[in-house]
Amino acid sequence: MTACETCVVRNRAICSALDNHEIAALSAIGRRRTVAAGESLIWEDDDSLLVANVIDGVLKLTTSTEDGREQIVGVAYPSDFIGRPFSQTSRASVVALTDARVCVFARNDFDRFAREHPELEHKLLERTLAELDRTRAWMMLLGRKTASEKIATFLLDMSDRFGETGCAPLRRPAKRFTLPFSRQQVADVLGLTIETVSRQFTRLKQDGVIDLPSRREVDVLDRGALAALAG
Amino acid sequence: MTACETCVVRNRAICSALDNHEIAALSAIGRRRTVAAGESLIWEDDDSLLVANVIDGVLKLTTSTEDGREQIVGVAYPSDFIGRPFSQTSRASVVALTDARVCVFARNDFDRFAREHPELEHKLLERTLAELDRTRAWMMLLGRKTASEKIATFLLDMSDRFGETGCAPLRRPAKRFTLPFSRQQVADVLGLTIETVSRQFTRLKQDGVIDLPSRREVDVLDRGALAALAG
DNA sequence: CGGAGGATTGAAGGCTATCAAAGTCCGTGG
DNA sequence: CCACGGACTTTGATAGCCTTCAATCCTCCG
Repeated sequence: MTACETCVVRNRAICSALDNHEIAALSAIGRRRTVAAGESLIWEDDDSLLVANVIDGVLKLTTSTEDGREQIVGVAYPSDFIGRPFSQTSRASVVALTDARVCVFARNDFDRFAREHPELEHKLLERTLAELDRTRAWMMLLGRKTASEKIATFLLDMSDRFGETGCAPLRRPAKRFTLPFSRQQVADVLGLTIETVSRQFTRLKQDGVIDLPSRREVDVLDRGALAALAG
Repeated sequence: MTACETCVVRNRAICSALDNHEIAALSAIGRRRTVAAGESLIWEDDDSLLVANVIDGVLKLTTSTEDGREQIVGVAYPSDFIGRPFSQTSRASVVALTDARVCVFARNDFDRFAREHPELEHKLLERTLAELDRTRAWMMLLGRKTASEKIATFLLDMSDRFGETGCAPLRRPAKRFTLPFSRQQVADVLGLTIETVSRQFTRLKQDGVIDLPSRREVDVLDRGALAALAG
């Protein structure tokens, strides 16, 4: 019996393209591992050796300049696929934001397996296209939105992300949620400084749009106001 | 005989995954058309009805806010694939920057054909992954670079893009090239205003890093300086 | 030659970054 | 239980980069 049979993301990750026989074969070339919060799984510009499915936890994808400026270019949640298949190098680092569990594969093995299983490649294609859509929407935010618009858009995005309690069509935005990000990481997502993020948060709190029960928790009091601010 | 047999991008576009028999079948569901400079091919948030291969010309992919701010989120050159397969809606507009020729397909037809031809889907996957890499690198630029770093990075990118005279491994950056963008469009690519773009261009010219023979032409005089400025 | 759109240049202001300091939270150890 | 230390966050003051607003200039065509 493989670990896949009881895997919580079995039906949401790209694995859902495979039947039980195929998934046993995939399972044979992968293994589970844990990644502690703060630990790196993939390094920017290094050889692309690993790809993985996220089982549990949240990870950030980042790129950095030589002088240490960082931009978070993506965030991976359970059932997301990470790593760069079909390429010698990865152009983003992957670091766990929380303790995480992932299902890792040697890239070479995965590439070979994927090419032999078109349904898997199709799922991967759909995921990659959707990620590209999200990324492009984020480019608009980074290039053209003000700090307050960025924060509002970010909070709505988080609210939607963590509201996925039921099935997709019944998905409701979360009124209250816990950020997997520190203030600095929020800044790195939005292309701002930590001070600007902090100031925007306190302003929204003062205006009664949100409440901040603790450093990582956000309570959306006035979703309409957020939507209006999001630009 | 199909138009594909003499197509200049036959061996570079995703069509290269198909043999002559298959390409005849693909050709049967597509047709060629021209797009005049400034003309739209796909509208943001509209039904995703079309996908296409670019045969000739340059097109921009853009997203806009309600109040009219625009961000160019991608640029399509000959052999590139445009449009959003496997989705009801497209989240970016596609507008021709120059007169262009494209090979268009009804999205439904293309989707069906792609699912029946795994090699085609594989090519599309590789392209989409590469585009995602480029897009993420651009997020770093939008979020964390200064105006002069943005301009320098942009010019290097253009220089590399238009230096593709020979085969891939022998590709050399172009010393001189013609921009397919107006100053406003450069601004929309970089998340700046037209005035800032203009000022940065003249500064680089004054510093002897580039020359500007005409509005659309750039001559790179000191590539090392550009690279140093690019951050 | 004249007009129109695009580009450049100038002046001023605002938004966000930077620098600096105080405050808060939380785990550790006394 | 409380004191302490360190990391993270908030707040304040200032500076500067880029935008905004405005005017002029260029260049291409009719």
